Amino acid sequence: MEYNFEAIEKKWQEYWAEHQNFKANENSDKPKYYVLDMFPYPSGAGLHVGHPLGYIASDIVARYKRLKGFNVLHPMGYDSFGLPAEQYAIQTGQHPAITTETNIARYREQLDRLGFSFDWDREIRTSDPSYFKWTQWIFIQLFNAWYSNDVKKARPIQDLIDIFELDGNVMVDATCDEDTPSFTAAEWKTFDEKQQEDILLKYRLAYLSESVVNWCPALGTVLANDEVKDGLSERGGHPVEQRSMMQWSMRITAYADRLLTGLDTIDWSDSLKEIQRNWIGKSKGASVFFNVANSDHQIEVFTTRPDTIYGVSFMVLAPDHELVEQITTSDRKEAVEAYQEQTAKKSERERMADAKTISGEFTGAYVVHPFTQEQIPVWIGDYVLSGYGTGAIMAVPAGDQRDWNFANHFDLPIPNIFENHDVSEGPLEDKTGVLTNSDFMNGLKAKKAISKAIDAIYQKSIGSATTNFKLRDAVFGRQRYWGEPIPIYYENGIPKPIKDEHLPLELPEVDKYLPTEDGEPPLARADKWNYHPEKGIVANGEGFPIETTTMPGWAGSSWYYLRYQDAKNTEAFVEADKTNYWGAVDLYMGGAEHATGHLLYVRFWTKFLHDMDLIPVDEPAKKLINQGMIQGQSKLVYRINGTNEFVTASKRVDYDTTAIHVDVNFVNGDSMDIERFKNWRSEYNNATFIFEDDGTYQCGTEVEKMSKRWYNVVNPDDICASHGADALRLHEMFLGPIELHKPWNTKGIDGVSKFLRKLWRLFFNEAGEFEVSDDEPTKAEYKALHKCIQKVEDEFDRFVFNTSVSHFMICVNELTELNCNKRNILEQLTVLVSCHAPHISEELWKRLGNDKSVTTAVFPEFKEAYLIENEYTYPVSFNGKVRFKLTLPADASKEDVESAVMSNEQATKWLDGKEPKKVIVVPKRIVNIVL
RNA sequence: GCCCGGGUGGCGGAACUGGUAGACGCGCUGGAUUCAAAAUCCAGUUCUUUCGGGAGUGCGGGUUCGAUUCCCGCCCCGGGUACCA
Repeated sequence: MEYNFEAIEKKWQEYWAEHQNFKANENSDKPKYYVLDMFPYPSGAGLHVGHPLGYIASDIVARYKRLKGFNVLHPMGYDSFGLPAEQYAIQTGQHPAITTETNIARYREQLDRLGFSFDWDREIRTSDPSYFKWTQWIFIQLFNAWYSNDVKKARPIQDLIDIFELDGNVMVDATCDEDTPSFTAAEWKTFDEKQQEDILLKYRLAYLSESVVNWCPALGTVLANDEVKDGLSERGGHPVEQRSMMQWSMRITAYADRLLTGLDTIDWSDSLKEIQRNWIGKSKGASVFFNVANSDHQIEVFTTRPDTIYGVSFMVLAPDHELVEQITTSDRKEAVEAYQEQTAKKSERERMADAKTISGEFTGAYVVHPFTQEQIPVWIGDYVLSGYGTGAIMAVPAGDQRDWNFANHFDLPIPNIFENHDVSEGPLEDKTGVLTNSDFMNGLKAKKAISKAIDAIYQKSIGSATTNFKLRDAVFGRQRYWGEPIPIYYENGIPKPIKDEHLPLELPEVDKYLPTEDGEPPLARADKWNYHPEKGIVANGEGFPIETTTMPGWAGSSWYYLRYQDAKNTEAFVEADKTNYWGAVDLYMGGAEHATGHLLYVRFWTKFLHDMDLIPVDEPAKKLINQGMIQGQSKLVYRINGTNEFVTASKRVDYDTTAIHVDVNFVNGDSMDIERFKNWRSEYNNATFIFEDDGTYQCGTEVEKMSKRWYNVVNPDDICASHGADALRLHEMFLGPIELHKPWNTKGIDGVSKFLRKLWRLFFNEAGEFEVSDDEPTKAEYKALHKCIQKVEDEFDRFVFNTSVSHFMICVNELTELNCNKRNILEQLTVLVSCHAPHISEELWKRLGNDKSVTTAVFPEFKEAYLIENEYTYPVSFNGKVRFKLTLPADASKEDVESAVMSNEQATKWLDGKEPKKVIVVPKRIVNIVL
């Protein structure tokens, strides 16, 4: 009987669904193992062969861990709020929920064909009210919390109110807005509710504030920093501008330090940790206040090099710095305002484009240097950003390239502060310079001088050691329809959370999914979008208005891993017992493109929920693997310009041609099916061709992202139909290391198909009947198997999936060679292979007479004894080059080997009467003789 | 610019803590089987060679009996980030 993957795969997929083989439960005395994939956004395009790469790898791990006796949680769901469904709704009027539903059905169908061992009982969808009820609930917990820097934890807002009533906020060390005023307990008590709430808002972890945001006019919404790339929106590539708006934000900056130190406790790739470290951007230094001459104002600067303070020859403020207006002298006013206006008009993109143009304006003001008492001019310049540090710098042109350029351009002095350094050549930016002209720091290098400088600054009460972060608070509101409504209503302008019993706050019906004529978000179109604390949602006119922005795409994904642990709970986002059992994700599989978005936010929410004693873990995922992208191999034909004639790849240099993408499905290897091409589009019906000398038309190849646009999409359904899911799974793993980007290559799949057929044939006799023998396997058969077990087990434990396919192949080839049909051997082999190729394994397993699924089997035990050799062949080298080989008993001692080598004929020849200087014998490895 | 990765046959890629470089697969070449094709099987496949060998893991040095692996200096590719003070 031949291997019929079609029938086998269908049969076992149905069997698994029916028997619920992958259902996880918490009542187990086995150790737990949680394998999670980043859940997909169900787009209308469906899956291509690149998408399942990570799912296949994580499925191998899930299956392996089950065989190893773990209680495995391996769930799947959908990140189903998102822009495409909304855009489609705007165009067609169809509710995004319907589009989403259709797309999910298609995704599920495609996923099911690949034989994944997901526990579908725990499926979640972020757009499902039973799910986002808890996203909203967590938002309210964030709203009702503040961050104490004393205990380095989030705490309930009520604690803060208690402190305010007792002592005011003078003693409170919290992460809060910069403009928070200080007040005493007595003052607090005189504030009315609105004033008190305004202050509390400056402390809440989910807060509303007037802030500068990335506004994308084309998308009609604000974007988070990680959604903006080079001044353009990541999605769609539309221009983004800076705009000041009332916005909901998340105080992620409170967690900056813990997000940084937490990285040391988790097993994520170096590059990913590095990306997060850069994004958080911690820099240590000092903040220093400079008094403005003849005024009460002070300018605070942040510097990482306080040791260079004697090199300060001017100050630069960001053009939109709040002090600019107050310190500018009347004669400079006009020029300064013109400059401010000019920079404000520039979009972020424009500013970055001419980053090399130096511009600025003198304010007319001076500050007094705290050590030298010299008068230092104050400038404004757009190379200083208001969003970083204090928005003001002390310029040290001798020690900083940008300051040097600025000084050079405006002819400002460049005082030297380094020994043996010529400031006319450029600045000395590294920390190797020895200071001079720096009073108490003369003769010191940066490291010692910095701490001395900070001491001196502190002594003078003009500043202190400070740490600065690049990380900004995260914008948490979208002017869009298809997202979680923010569960806040406004009672007389005071934001208050919707009561728990009125959650979920579901999306209202609207007539259109566009913003209103007044530029309000689409939710403002709803007739029934007011809230009454007793009655819940009421019609407009009653109660209080509800917030009309919705949550950003990353809200639902910031805690979904917890929901899988208790997906159906209606009383809590997750039951304590269950999350205590499952804890953190043991293996998280997903793309590296989420490094500064999702993977930061999910760590943030995890730490917050941990602080609130709601979950036991402080980090969401212990181990993270970033699977690479499978790229498409686009195929190109070359049209001779101005004609309808196409020239084959090798001859195109002789003509003036334009490359045109052609559907990869018409191309086998590089040769194109001419007829299918002609029928593809009417314009090609009459195309003529210049062929290769062998009469074929060869296409060119370009590796690029798999996309409809390039006609290079390969659908997994097609591969399942032609080669089977097991072959597809094996092939994707065999393509190379999981982390690497690699181009898809359909041709190579023949190799793994061949392997599957060979494996199948091991179980069948020449007449084609299933036949295995109960005889005791031979030593050689055991050896072939145990070599494979040893390698594969080691690889699985290291999360390496490509070479294990090689080892399966080697094992099957050896057993075929040995004509092995021993039950004992084949049964264990079946279990080994079942992680990669579950369908064929299940079929063979059942044919071997097992009642239960192969997923309940036990991973074979590796026995070294089968691998021990009687003999070992030593390569013998002279001066590092292998000259001959010598076979000796495996248990030969070092001395035995040595004497055998020395008495060998070949060796005598090489030694030629000389005494060797040294003889090196590495047991079971090599012999090296040095002359 | 800075910070992370990485450079191995025609191709994807192996090589554990320094120990016979190129496993395994694709492709290619030759052969067997076949009326023929598919499928299958066998042999070969880093380069070079006067068939003894010689060279070889981006380039140049170093440590070592021995280096793809460790160290120093370059070059190139990929990713991240960027007036971040």
